[in-house]
Amino acid sequence: MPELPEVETIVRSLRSGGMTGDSILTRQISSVECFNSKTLVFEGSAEQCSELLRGSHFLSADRRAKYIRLRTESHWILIHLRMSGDLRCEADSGELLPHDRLVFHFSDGMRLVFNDVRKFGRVWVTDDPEAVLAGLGIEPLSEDFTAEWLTAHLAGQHRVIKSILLDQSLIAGIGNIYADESLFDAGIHPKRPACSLTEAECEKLRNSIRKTLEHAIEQNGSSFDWAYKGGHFQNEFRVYQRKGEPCPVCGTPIEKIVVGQRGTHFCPHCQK
DNA sequence: CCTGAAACCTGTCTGC
DNA sequence: TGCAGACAGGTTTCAG
Repeated sequence: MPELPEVETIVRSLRSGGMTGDSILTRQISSVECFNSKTLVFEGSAEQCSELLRGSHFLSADRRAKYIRLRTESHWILIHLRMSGDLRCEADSGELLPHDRLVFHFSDGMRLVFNDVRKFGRVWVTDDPEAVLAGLGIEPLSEDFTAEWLTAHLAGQHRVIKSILLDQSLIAGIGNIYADESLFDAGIHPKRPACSLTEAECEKLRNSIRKTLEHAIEQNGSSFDWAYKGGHFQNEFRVYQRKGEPCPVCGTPIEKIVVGQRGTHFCPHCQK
């Protein structure tokens, strides 16, 4: 599922083209079509949105947490892929695919398509992106995310560490896969109360989170089942979706439990 | 205030 | 084989 590494990979391909399609930068929007009313978040109708953006160009593409940010001369398009969203830039000819929810048509015969099987994804068109992004926590790959920062922010937290890692208002961008993989790498049990982590464990966890995310980005993120194509990190999962398989470190069978309503994989020997 | 659980969705897997 | 039900997952919203 799209988490920080997958979103980063998609943003990079939107920006520079390659692998999954062409660059969207400098292309001019000629119209916008929306096929699912809940997908577009905009003060007005889809037709008004299309009219508003007609003639605008995509000037930049970047990422904040799991959000994709596209800037035009006058507005921001914010996209959250949630569970099953995907984007592709392609020639604006031929049939659309099942589950295509929203299309930006370009004046040069290309199009940017938002596909989303489960309809959880959202596309915001706004002139005030901070209203959507307010409340997001620190970027785990930023310079500010230090061992000291993590130690200080876990201090008063009585919730279990796995839930903390998934809390976007604290650390923004980690999802279920990378929470499990990071905790395994750090040797920390997912149900440990966050405030019980020692300073040394906080530093280890901080390093494991960065290492795991950076490695996943190098692999273009994770792909599995029918969701999200092009990544390779799923071949390097050490605990995620490996219930019953031997721990790559000690050989103990990986266990799966539920923590904060989320499936959670860990090694009962390596993660105390 | 904080925590937990339901709701939102639909394709796929599991069990009877 | 067929079908009902469980499950997955990120976030918001509601309940306790």
